Parts: sequence; structure tokens; C-alpha cells
Amino acid sequence: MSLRHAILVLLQDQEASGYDLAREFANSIGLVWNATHQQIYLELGKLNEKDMVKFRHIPQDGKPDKKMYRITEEGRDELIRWLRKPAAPPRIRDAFMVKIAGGALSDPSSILRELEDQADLRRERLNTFEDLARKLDDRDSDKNMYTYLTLRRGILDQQAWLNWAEEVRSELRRREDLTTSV
Amino acid sequence: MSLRHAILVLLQDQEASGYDLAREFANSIGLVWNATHQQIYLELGKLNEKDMVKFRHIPQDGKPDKKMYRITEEGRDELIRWLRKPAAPPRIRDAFMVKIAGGALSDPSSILRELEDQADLRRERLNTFEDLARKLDDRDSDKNMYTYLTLRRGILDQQAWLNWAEEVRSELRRREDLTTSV
DNA sequence: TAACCCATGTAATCTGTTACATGATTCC
DNA sequence: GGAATCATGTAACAGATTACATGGGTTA
Repeated sequence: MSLRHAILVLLQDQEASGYDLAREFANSIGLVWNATHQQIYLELGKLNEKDMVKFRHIPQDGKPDKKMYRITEEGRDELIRWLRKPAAPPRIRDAFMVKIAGGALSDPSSILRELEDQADLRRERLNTFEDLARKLDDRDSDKNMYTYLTLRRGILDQQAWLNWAEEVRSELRRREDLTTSV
Repeated sequence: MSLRHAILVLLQDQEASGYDLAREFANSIGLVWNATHQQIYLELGKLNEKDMVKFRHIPQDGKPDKKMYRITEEGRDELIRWLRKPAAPPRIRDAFMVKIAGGALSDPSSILRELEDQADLRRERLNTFEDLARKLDDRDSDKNMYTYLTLRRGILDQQAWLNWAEEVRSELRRREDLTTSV
């Protein structure tokens, strides 16, 4: 329900096309909310109908035309209304963790294999976020402070995950020692 | 897509009614996957059609009848097939974090208020998970080890969140000092 | 007497995913 | 020559949420 608001947050700072937004969802805001281009184009259509955004056509040569969207007064009002209401708690749906919870059914080696794949991903993300955080030179501007805090959230999250992975490794190792020593 | 598998994981250990499962989704496995009773009843219906579970009627007095579900061979096969495939990465949809990312639009005091509400919730969860982890006496059984690891994931996650909240507080405080001192 | 627990579900709606579609340009 | 980038979308389907429905028993 708040793909809408994530889009409005992005349109706060700049006029953007659906394509631009999709790219940002793959980067910056994607850290906290992700969406595909299909969803974005659909939602932009709805936002336009409700006069929360408006757009202008930009013909380009060599490239397809663009629709550059801008937030309207109504859009800003909607966003501010939403910001005032307490946020719905995120719903947790982590398939990998379902596997861990049901781990007794698989074998440790296949769990470890997938754990390492996931860990690679997390390490990669951690690096990306740390790079981005380092590049935020002026943390004293309002906007940058919130971007920084968002990145910190991502960083702490990845670190916590990696620490947990280390615990999993040592538990599984301990377990192996127990069974082989019998 | 893996509500199905979360249910099958739960039915691994014990026969259960939809109601029982809903309770567990609110507790144990809810830590990694959540679902409402409507979804669960629907999915149990589908699983039954596909012969992945079967049920028997238990009449009760003073209470409504129950349907106690059990996993079948087909169900176990499906679960094992699923466990072998790499899990889809969880999609991130955190409305509160969208608010932080768009924080420059609200005022620090309302952000702090909501931060504290969320922190209360996280602290509560942390306590619950820590209690449950402490009560897991015999960590050497396969099943308990995986439950323990699942709980550890929840614990590290809550801690990381709370540490982040502390960073937010000090950043906002620093920010306030900057603006009031001008 | 009100709220909550037990126990099941259906229906309407909203969101999200996957597949399909087009077409020029640029980079390897 | 093939893949990726730019740029837009539609349609079918799957998954999730919200509202509605029932009704006895227990606890505050």
C-alpha cells in the first residue's frame, strides 16, 4: 500500500520518469522498498488519475519519448497525511529462514551451501552501502542525514546477518563433531 | 509462494488444526513468516486437494469441531523438493523506513515519537525471543538446534534495530544542537 | 456485560508477479 | 552479431488483505 508513498518521496526531490524511478528502486530506496517497473508504471497511472502527480512529454531523438512526472500539491498533502499516521509493521516473509526453521529435514551440507550464497550477497550489499555512506560528504544537510540513517540501517542489518551466519557455521560444526565422535 | 512450505514445516512435527497453525504463525514461525487465519485455511484447502495433507474431524463438546491436519508422503516430497531449490531473496517492504528516507519532510519530533513506539515493540520481541532461547534446554537435538538458530536470527535482528535506533537518536540530537546554536 | 478464546470459513478487493510486446541505439 | 540500455506499457494470474459471518464458553 505504500509503493505510492515511496514514489512520492522520490518525486519530492526531482522530476522523474517511470524508468528513472525504477532505477532508483533498484538502488537507493530499494534498500527499504522494492518494486518492478510494471508496478511503478501502473502506480504512476493511478497517481496521475488522482492528480497526485502530473507529467509532461519529453520527445527524445534516438530514444523513446519520456514522461517526466512531478508531484502536485495533492500529492504532497497525501504524503504528509501518510507520514503522520503510524506505519504498518513490515510483514516478515523470509523463505530462507523457513528453510532454517525446517532445517532438521535437510542436510547440514546443503544448508551451509545456501548459507554461503546468501552471505556473499549480504557482503556485497554491505560494501555497496558502506561505499554510499562514505560518499555522503555533507551529513549536516537534512536530506543527507536521512539518507545516511537509511544506509546505516542497511549496514547494521547486513552485519547482523553476517554475524548470525557465523553462529550457524559454528553450531553446525559443533553438531558435526558430536555425531562423528559417537 | 511458500506459505505452503511454512505450513508443511509445521506439520512435520505434529498434527494440527488451522487454528493451531494460526497461533504458531503468531508465535514461533511468525518470526520468519507471517500469515493470517484466512490465508491458512485457504492454503490448507489447496494442500488437501493436492493430497499433500489429509485431515480428520474431531468433534468437541462446548467447542466447535476441529479438523486436524497431517502431512502426507506427497507433502513431504514437495517440502523436500522445495528445500533443495535456492530460496527467493526476501523482498524488502518497510514502510517505517520509507518514512525515514523521506524524513526531511516530517519533523524530528514526530519521527522520534514513532521511533520509540517501534523500539518498544522491538524490545518486547527481543525479550520474548531471549526467553524462548533460554528455555530451549537441549540444544543438541537436531530440531532444537534449528529452532535455536532461528531464534538467534530474531535476537540479532532486534538488537541491530535497537542499535540503529540509538544512532538515530544521537544524530537527531546532534542536528538539534546545530540548529538551536545558530 | 464486554471482551476474548475457540474454530471455521467465504467474498470482494487490492497488490504483486510473470509473461509478453515493441523498437532504436550503443557497447562489446 | 548479440546483449544491454533506454523507455513505455498490457494482461493473466497468484497472493494477500479486509470485511463479513457464526456461535458457544470463559474470564475480568
